[in-house]
Amino acid sequence: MTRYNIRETEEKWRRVWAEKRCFEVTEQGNKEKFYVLAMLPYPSGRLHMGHVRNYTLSDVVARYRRAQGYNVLNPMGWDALGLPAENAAMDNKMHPATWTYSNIEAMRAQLKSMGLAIDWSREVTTCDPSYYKHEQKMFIEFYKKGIAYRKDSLVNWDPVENTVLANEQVVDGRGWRSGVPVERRKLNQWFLKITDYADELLSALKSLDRWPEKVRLMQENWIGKSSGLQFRFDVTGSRDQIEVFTTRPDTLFGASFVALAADHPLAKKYGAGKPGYDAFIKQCQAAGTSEAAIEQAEKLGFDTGATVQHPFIPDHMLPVYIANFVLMEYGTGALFGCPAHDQRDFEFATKYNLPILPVVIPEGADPKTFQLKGEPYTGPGKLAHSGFLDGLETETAKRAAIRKIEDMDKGFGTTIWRLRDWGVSRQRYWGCPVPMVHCDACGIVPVPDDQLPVTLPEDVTFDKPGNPLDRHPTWKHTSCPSCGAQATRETDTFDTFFESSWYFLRYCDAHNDKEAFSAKASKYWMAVDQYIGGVEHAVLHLLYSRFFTRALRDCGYTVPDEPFAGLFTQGMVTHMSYKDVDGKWIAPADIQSGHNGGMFRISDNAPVTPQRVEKMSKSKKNVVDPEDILSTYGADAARLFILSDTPPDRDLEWTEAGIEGAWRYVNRLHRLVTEANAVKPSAVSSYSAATTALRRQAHQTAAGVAADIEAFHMNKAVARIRELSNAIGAFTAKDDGDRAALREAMEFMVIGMNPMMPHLAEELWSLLGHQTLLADTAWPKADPALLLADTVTIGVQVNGKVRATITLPASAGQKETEEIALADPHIVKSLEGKTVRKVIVVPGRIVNVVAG
RNA sequence: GGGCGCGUGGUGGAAUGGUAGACACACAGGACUUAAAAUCCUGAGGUCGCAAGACCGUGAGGGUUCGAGUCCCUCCGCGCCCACCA
Repeated sequence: MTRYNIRETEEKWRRVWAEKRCFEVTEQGNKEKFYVLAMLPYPSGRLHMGHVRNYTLSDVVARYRRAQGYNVLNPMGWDALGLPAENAAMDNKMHPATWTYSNIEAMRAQLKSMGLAIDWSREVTTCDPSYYKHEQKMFIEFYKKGIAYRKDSLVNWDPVENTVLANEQVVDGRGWRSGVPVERRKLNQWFLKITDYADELLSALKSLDRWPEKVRLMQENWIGKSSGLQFRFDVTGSRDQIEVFTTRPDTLFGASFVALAADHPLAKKYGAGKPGYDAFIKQCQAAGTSEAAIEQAEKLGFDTGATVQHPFIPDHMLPVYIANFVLMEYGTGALFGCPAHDQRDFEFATKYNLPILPVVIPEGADPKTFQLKGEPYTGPGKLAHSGFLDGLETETAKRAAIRKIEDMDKGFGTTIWRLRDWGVSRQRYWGCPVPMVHCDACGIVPVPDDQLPVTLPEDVTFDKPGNPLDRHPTWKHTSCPSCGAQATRETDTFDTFFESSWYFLRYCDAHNDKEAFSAKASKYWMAVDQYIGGVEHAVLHLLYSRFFTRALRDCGYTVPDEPFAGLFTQGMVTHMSYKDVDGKWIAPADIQSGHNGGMFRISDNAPVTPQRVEKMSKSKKNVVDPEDILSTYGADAARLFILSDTPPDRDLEWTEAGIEGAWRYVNRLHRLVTEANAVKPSAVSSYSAATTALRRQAHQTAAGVAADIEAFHMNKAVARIRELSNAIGAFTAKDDGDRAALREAMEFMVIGMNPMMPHLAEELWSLLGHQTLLADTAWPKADPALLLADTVTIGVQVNGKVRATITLPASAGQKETEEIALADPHIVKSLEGKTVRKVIVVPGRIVNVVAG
């Protein structure tokens, strides 16, 4: 028995593909393009299984589309700027650049061992000045266009990372990386006006019909559009006004209080000095934002004693509270409460004994007698006790109330957004320098084109906290590009999401030194036809990129509105975690199973117990190193296992048994082809029934695998290949016709498995005697006649229960099917003593005999 | 609290409203072997039965239908996202 030498064979074909530059592409106007993109990796040092899954999926798509005749762009690069490099520099006394570039070397080698059909000539590294100089230019263009601006603002300050975080990077009040509670600080920062694009970013989501519904919903919620009324209350006995926003202007007549955020300017004015004020404010600021904290937090208020005038009811005054549930960041930082129709206001009013007046009456209820049943009514209805709004439906009443307020010149109908502008300033070294100069005389001056890029200084130290750029002895000192006077460089660097917001455009024209990318290249390759990555980027990266592309468009770049026409989000890779008797986590690689099924530590045979299947993480030690897998089992087995069982959008549990099973199958396929007696026969005119069945299956497999891959049902595609290989294994060739069919079936199988197991497929293709590369071979065209079965086996039911199966010609019609079904002995027996009332016949599908 | 999704054998999972459990993993039995590994063959949703077969079966309950894992309603459980959002 010949053994398949995985290592040598896989390396051989990778070498051939590289030497022949199989996957390097150029723009070819006469050929339809297909842009496959996997989210670019951060060069942390080693590939993890999530990467392997991601790039396996993108490679399946790339190789498949290539076989379908597309000009496929499948690029790779490195998201190389960011905090881990700087932290590593501090830990290891190593320059971030050294750390980053050596990581890229290591990871590139690992990636290459996966046998990916990537155009490596377009490799992009974002920390290279030849990359970031273009984004510095973009930023200056944004600035001139008013898309980039500077403002003082309260920012989320991460005290561990010593930098600002965007709202999107704060999770449950904690830094997304450091996990420590963020502080509020006022800083002068660079922002991008993503809010100007809120409406477009929201409405265009509808056009993204090849995006997961889930991701579109998440973005919709994140953008958070609310329409309503913004208006001013007059404070009694003062010229102050309190501006509030509401989505329920229809309930204004049910208002019983006004509430201010603790950090609202008027809160201090009306509350300061009153007993209990200081303590109350302190309590508000201490409140957590975690799930548990929100769940338990009581609605608390502080009565300022001030009152406001109701806009519609003369001499009706509402008390002004400071309340812990009002957010300064949302709306106007103040609201009016209508307890009868809002859960939160209801709780507040109950606690402080404020009036609860229902003004929206549900359909069918009598306005005179309607009473709340211990909870607010939030549904639609007709207005009551509401003056000029009485009798109107909720939606009509909203419009009427807005019109009235607008007539009174006290406010206006408006839309507010949850989305905030994107703060892009970071006070760290290993990022792209913001290309701006601060001049005492001229203010903020962009660095002129001919002085770009502004590069990072190399001689920096990380021994002290804070921004190394700021304390560098000379770097920030420069002259003003405008007046020539002494000036200071901006020492902030960009948020690293800046780089990943346009890298897909750079791939289109990676070596262009003059511009970020040419209009021609962008026009040909964009948009990305299939983007693949983790769902964790559903709002951050994917929203920023959609915005960034539009901002570039508005600065005159040739780009489509939407950068990613198709998106697929893959699930996580999980693994069982294990603990020893002392409760310490034990890595799977250090565990062996005992004879009785128990698990033991290899080093000392101490028993270990499985915990749970969870995301691979260093802390739980349940990680499997792809490099070990790739060198032990080969790339094809690893790819096959990842694709074979679990649908790509679900979490994949990595198991030893699974990868070994995949490895055995790779070997079996090799044996199947090398041991088969398949020679290229002379002309064949007719086939036996068994042989036709094999041919039929081969053609159906070619068509079915294609359909499955296009639908991202990779597990089903693999199952089809296995079915065909099982059929080939069971087939005995008796004559030349059989051998011809067998060979055809094997070729179809090899082409079909190529996207999943490219090395083995290429080897088998060569073993079948081909001089040309499988990588350059077209997907087989299935014979339509063979796709249709000549016979079908269908179930015959009696009263909905299957009592028999019958096999009949596929062409059998209604009448013939019914006759065969009713003649079946099982059916005859089942119908004994019964009267047939009705026979449902769906030819080729089912027969159901209704009898009683 | 709001939104979305998912519940199918021991396990991963298949199934345009039409034979539930494809294809695998794990398991059991057998062949080969001195033995093991590898490989090959066979079996298998559950209950009863030597078998033929019968009955039950897709989280629970109801409904629509000739026919429901699939559609509708109620409930339970799990997962993800958002969240004192006015």
